[in-house]
Amino acid sequence: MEKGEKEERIDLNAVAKKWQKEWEKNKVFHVKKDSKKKKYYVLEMFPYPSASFLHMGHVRNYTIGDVFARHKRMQGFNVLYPMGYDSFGLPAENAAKKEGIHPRKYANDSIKKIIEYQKALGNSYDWRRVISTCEPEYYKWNQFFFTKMMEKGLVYRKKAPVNWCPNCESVLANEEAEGGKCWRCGTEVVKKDLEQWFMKITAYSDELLEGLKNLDWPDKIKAMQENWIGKSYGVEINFSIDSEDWAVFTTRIDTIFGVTFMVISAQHPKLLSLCSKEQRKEVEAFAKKCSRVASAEEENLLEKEGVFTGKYAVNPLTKEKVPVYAGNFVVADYGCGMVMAVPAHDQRDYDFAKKYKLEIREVIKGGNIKERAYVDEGVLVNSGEFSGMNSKEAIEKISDYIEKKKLGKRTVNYKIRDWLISRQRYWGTPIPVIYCERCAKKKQKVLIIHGFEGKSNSNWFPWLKKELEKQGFEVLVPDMPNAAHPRLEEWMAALEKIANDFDGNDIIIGHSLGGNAALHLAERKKISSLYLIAPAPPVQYPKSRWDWFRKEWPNSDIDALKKFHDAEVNFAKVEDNSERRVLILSDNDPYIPLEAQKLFDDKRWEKIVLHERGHILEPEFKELFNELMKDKKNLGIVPVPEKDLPVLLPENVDFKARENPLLSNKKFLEVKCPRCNSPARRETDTMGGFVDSSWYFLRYCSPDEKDKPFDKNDVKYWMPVDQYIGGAEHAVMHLIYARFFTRVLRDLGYVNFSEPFTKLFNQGIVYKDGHKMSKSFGNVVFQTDISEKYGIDTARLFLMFVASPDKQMEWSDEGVEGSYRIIMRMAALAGKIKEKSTARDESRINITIKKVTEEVESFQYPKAVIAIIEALDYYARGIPKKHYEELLKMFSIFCPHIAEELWHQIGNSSFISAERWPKYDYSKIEPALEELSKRMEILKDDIRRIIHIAKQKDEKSEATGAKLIVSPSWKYKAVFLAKKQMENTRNTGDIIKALLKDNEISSHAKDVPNLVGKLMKNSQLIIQAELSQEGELSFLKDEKEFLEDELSLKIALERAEDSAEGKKEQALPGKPAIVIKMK
RNA sequence: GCCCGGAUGGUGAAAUUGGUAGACACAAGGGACUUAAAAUCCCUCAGCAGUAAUGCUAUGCGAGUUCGAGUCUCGCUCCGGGCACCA
Repeated sequence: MEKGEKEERIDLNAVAKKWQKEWEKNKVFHVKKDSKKKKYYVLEMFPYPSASFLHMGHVRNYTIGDVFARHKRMQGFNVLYPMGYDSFGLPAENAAKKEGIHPRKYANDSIKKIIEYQKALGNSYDWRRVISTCEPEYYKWNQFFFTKMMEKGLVYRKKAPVNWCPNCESVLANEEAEGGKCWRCGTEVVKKDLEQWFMKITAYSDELLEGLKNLDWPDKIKAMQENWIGKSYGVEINFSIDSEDWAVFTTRIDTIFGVTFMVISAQHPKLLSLCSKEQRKEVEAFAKKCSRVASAEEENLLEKEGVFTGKYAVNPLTKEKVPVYAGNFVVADYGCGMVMAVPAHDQRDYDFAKKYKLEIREVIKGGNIKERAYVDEGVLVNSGEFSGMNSKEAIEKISDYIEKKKLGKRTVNYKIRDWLISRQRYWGTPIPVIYCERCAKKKQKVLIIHGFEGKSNSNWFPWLKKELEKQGFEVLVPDMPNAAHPRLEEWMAALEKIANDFDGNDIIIGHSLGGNAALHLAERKKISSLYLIAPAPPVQYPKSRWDWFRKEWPNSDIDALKKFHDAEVNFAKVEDNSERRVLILSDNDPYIPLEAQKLFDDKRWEKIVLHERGHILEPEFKELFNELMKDKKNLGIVPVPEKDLPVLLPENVDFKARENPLLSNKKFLEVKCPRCNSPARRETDTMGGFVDSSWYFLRYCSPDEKDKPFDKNDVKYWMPVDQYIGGAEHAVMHLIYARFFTRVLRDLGYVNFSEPFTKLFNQGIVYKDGHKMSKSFGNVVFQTDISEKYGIDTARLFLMFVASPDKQMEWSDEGVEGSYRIIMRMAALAGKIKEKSTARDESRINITIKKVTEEVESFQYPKAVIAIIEALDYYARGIPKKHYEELLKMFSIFCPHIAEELWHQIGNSSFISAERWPKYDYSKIEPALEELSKRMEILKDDIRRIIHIAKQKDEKSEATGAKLIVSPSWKYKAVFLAKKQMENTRNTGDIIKALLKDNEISSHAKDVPNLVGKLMKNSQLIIQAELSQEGELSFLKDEKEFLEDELSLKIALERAEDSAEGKKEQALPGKPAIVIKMK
């Protein structure tokens, strides 16, 4: 058997190995930046290399991406498709503990194995770009970004109640404590009060929320992020307790007349200062009891409880006094940590009120408050002047009233908390910080330089000095020499002396001409922040302006001022020396025009324009004070200077200890303070793995960069990721962190976009025996199990074909056979190449290209494969070479190895993987031919059925021939017209009338009602495309031979008009009448 | 409790704007080829009744809108995912 021989010759495994080698040798998938080509960045979430094998779940994930990448590459895009490893993290460390293997060895061995398996998948990665996050070349930049963020105040250390996983012996981020359990090991999480490092993701809450709107992401993920950010609009309103204002936040200000008590969180920091002497003991005991509640689970099961604080609060609208309770169900760090309780309209308050027998007062109509709280909106009652309004209106009106009376203000609150990044583990990026006790005692210095003819005790200087000293700063406000006849050298000499011991933590403020002096000082000194308040810009003024100054100040030494002022400033140097630069101007300053700000680079200077503050000479200057508070630092926390990065993770540590292994390495621990050189201690916390994965997609753009995290131009070309592919489990972790990190890098000037991932695709999970395929459940089917038997192409095809990539799928071993058959059919087709192509062939290939292209583009892979299978069916009798090549190209994205093999087998020497994706020609698609092709199946069925019936009458008889009588010409017209009519009406009479208007049809008037009746009853008979008798006849002529062959029957064709058979009346367009000859 | 998805043959699943429900496969059964097996090819395959043509019933349940509903509306049931005392 010819076919059989050929099939046996194809060893899919050998084919796969052969082409993987060839691709590598010929660098088929290497990409580089090419500004002439349009880029496309396809990325799969990089794996955590803990498992040293791949199962079908993995294979599916990677194949989904590879199919897409191959498609885009063949479409002519310059495709970046990289792979890397998220190699820091606990499993490696745990393996070290259990098996005594060093985490580095464990990680690297795993990576090696995974790469081997991944390469066997035949994915089109550019393998030169592999990154691994546990390498110093990578994590150095985590540390670098960390210190940059510290400078910006985006990283901070704080003592807070945090989630602690006793099994991992480390803290977890909020996002990682899933349902009160550790996301990695499932252990019940415990609350602990610890000093930890946070990244200020809350500074971007609103932007992260707004950004979602423009993302082409699954709605589900967007909704999850939205919920996680949890923005709610409401009112913050002050209740007076002992004539002190206590704010509460509410989204239901319309229920304020129903407040019957207040509840303050048992964890509220000011709880004890609130409660009365008599109740203090009880409250204290209650707070203690609440803090003992360790696990999240317990907390959820807990009943609402509270104790009276002994105090009463005054409702600002009703002036009514209500009792204040301490409660266990109020979250301390959301809103104000205290709530106004409206038991009638909030279920939690209701439960509490029932338990402590507090009043439940209905203020919204519509519910039955005897049974339960009515939480929906409705019409207000018992609400003074607001009674009768509906909730929406009342919320607006009451809010207006409150703001007008200054009782509170509209506010927005978020659920999202800052991102806890520190972990008390070894295997992560060391946090580049050193604790110095000596530096901790030092004070941060602030130097204030007054202006022309100024004095140290004028303006806001004394006020600011006092305020800053309260905050622990050391403030210097010198009187400058000869302030009325300033000479730059003289001022600078004095200032240099004063600022002699300034370092990178100190702050310089210059007002007016003092701003110029501040600039000159900042040219020479490294400082933290530089403030210029209404400064004279160092620019050459025209003579007229100086003349004006002379006129304005007839008794002043304008010449000295001019000389001082005109001295040139090296801005680059200033900007280099300072971490932060702030310019504050007033929009009606008589001396300093607003245009002055144009001199300062927008990106490098923060600019604040005040309204009508003149030359800013007032005695108090709150805006400046507030800005300065952002610069407040704990000087005992010393960031490792850039030149000392990376802080290398020491190899030699003791993994046996229960605490962080890093504590066991004294050399790592004991260091000199980089600032004062005295003995200091190194931070032993490391960064959680999500820091690594927050920017890895940028590193792929220039993976070998030594002196920077990445090359800006490379990133500009490749980013953002056009198509990101990964599991939905990272919806509120990785995906939100990466979006945050990208924004931070944008604000630090490293990238010029905000969203890292334009499109996101979530693949479904692979199940087997009703469970997610996983090692722990023991239901894994390994990549090798399938590839050894059928070759990897078969596994790929099956995974892409059997279920939509976004849906979960059930693995079935049997199903694989079917995919293998498809590959074999594609291979067999290579032996059926014919010379000429017919119109029908053309129509078929074009419709196939159209379908496959569209379906692949929208990740409807099964439908794309089906289109290919349909083409295989169609071309079973022979395929023109060009069509075979095009079909093979489309097939190649699913089964690249065998496609490559067949491509060469039919005489090509290029790589099909690098070929161009076929384009379809819409004009060659003939709906009539496609319609008739579809109907051929029905025709065959009909013939078989009629023979079957005939045999029933006489069992010994045999069918010898069939006559197909093609429908009379007029019926084609009639059916088509009827179809058009039916789009508008379903009234049989109207359709018949419309048809009879046609001359040709009306000459068969008596047959028309019957025909229309048939069509109405059986819509299968309606032809979608416009057919003609000639068309159908010639189609059947083409088909005749095959039909005869298939049915073992002689076939004759005739027109109804020429036929003598009575059956001819049954013929319809696309459905010839059938007459069978029996013997 | 709240927010998202789902529910279609023995199985995985398809069904543009409402217009032939079950495409394409898997499994099962029958047949051809073969000494035999494998492979391949062909046929049958939602259910019920019937030799058949055909008829009736069918897209979780119950209503509704429509000439026409898997698709739209309302009310339920069950399953999956997420959040969880966020005022």
